[in-house]
Amino acid sequence: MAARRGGQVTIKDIAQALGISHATVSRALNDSPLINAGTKDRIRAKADEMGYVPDPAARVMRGELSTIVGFILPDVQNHFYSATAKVLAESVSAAGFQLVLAISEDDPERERRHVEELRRARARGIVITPSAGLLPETADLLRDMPVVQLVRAHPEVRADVVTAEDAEATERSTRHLLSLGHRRIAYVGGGTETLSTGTDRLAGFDRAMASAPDARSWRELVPPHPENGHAATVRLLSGTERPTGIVIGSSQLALGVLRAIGEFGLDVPRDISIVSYDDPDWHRLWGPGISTIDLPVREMAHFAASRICAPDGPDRLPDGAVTTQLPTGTRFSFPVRLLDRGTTRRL
Amino acid sequence: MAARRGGQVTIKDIAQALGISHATVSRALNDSPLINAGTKDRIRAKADEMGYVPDPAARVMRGELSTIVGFILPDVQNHFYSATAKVLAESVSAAGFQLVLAISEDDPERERRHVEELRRARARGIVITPSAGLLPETADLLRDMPVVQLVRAHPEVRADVVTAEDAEATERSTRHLLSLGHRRIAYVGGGTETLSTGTDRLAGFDRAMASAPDARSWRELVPPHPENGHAATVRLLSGTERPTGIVIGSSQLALGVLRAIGEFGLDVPRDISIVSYDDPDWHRLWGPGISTIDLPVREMAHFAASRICAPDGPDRLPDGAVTTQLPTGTRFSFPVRLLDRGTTRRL
DNA sequence: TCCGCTATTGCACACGTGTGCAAAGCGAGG
DNA sequence: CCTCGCTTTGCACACGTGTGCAATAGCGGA
Repeated sequence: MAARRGGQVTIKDIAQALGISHATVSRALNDSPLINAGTKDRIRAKADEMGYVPDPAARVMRGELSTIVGFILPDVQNHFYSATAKVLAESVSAAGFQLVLAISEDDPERERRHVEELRRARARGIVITPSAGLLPETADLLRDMPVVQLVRAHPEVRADVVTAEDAEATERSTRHLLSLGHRRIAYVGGGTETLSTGTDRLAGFDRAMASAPDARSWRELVPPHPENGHAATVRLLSGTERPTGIVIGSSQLALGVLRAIGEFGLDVPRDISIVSYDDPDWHRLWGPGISTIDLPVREMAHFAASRICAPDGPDRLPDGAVTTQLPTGTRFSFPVRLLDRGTTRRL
Repeated sequence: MAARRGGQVTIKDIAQALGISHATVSRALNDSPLINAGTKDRIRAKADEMGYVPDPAARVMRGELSTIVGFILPDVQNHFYSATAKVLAESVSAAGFQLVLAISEDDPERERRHVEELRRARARGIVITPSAGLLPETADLLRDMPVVQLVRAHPEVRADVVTAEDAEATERSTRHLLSLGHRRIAYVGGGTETLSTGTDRLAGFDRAMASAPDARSWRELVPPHPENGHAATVRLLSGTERPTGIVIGSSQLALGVLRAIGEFGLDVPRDISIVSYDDPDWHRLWGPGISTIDLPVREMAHFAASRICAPDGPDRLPDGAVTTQLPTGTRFSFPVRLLDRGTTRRL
């Protein structure tokens, strides 16, 4: 009854109520074999009755990891990340932990600060989508804590990677356009060389285009923001020869691409076919819907969370997932689906 | 050099390096008047040199508030909340704290658990968008911690409210449609009676409609999800008499509304004018853009954050903001703008 | 009855920080 | 020289939890 810490009951309160030492209570609650079974039951009953919950801060002081899990991401506005954040928050919360939202905006300095603070708070783990310019010091800080890289993989970070079959995704999109008779195809997406997303998605596009020597290709490598998609598309459509199909590397870019196409008085899919990436709600608004690559966001996020929150649990990988051993860790690659809706057309 | 806690330097390390007691170091770093100025400087210099940073867990143990700030929200996918989360995370981080993302999905039980856990972690404060069914126990738990209600206000929660001029917003949208000659206007939005968003937005619509006795009105009160917007619009368009204008209470609903209108073979704005709420990126994609109510999301979120992170700082309210004294706290209401783009048409 | 062994419990400390109280140093006034 | 007062520092504890070690009790065997 006489609780202090903001109304919270401590093991000392339980000990006092039972006339025993707090050490015995601690051991009983941690199921130590040293404690008599009867005593154990009595203590547990009392603890339940008094509504005891251990103080996380005290646990941390003892050297345990805290109950927070960090999620370092470039941008919550991006559909993929907000969808991921949702599932992560859910999974992490179900495990009794809390998710800290740390936005880097792809700024290495900010990213470093977030990692430092999470480390200082003795975070249980970090799910990070590393920035292209990730600092060497940041990689060092990450070295001795549980880390999962999400979507992107940075070569200097020694940690497992959870990602989608990026290369196969864009290859499939591109081959689909080729099979529909398109021979002038552009790629609009991230192309940063240090990050896997950019390189892989571009590689998939290139691989598909290499199979069609008679086809012409364009590459617009820009960071994922609607304005960049707009500008890239304006460049593409201002040329003498225009692409008839566009493979897009991020739904953020798709917004700008579509707006630019509209501004040129062109129609999708009559004049131009497009295939987007990821599947935000608005994709289904656009007439019969926007053809896109569907990522298993839920599965990926859930998997990443379980690697942090329940590292000893079984790894539930979906069918078709590919695991690769990299020098820096294991890479878990999740299968993607091509959703062919209303924005592709046979030429 | 001989640091223990995960490579972190403690005041004891500094004390040992200087041959003094850790108490003196503690006092010096906290600028206690008890410490000699010269000693203070020497200690501070050494602390900087050794890269000392206080351990948050130890501070919490002493009874201080932790460095985490909670954000309890129904859904991160919703544009308004992801935009808010972005600014909150930014502001909170700038103050040296961390933002915990706690998703309630408007489930009172989940909401209670989040509040309990944040309380146990001795969170510095909570920004909450309360659910309609918020439990009385949850209100009790919130009583003795710094809380700001965002957007919605729950009558049982005793805390300040940061919101938009919801009533004026829908009133303005509706009057705009009326001024364009519309006389059959529907409202599609949340209508839950315990929450301010629902009641206020609906009240604004009603107030405007009351000024035009010759006009007919419909009300579809549904929770903010695309599917609900779709279903509501199907109901509206299936009647013998159809509305020519729709005032929408959430951009989530707008997605469904637009899809349904398309399915009925109708055109916006030729057959139906609509005004949405909030302004996600995709609003600008739809042809000339979707007419909508623009909320000062950044300002609102920043204001809410500063009330938690810097309670003694000056309150920077924008021009046109209204502060009202409620029995449960102060209500800060932010002005909105009507962005008339391409989805309204004169009849 | 005494010894040795086991089962069970308590004492005391550690973790890092902050603070009440005592103590030590020093100068000034009587 | 003694004492009072002020400045400055250190000792020791608290916060809540967990654990090494000592201590106690119980029990069987000789």
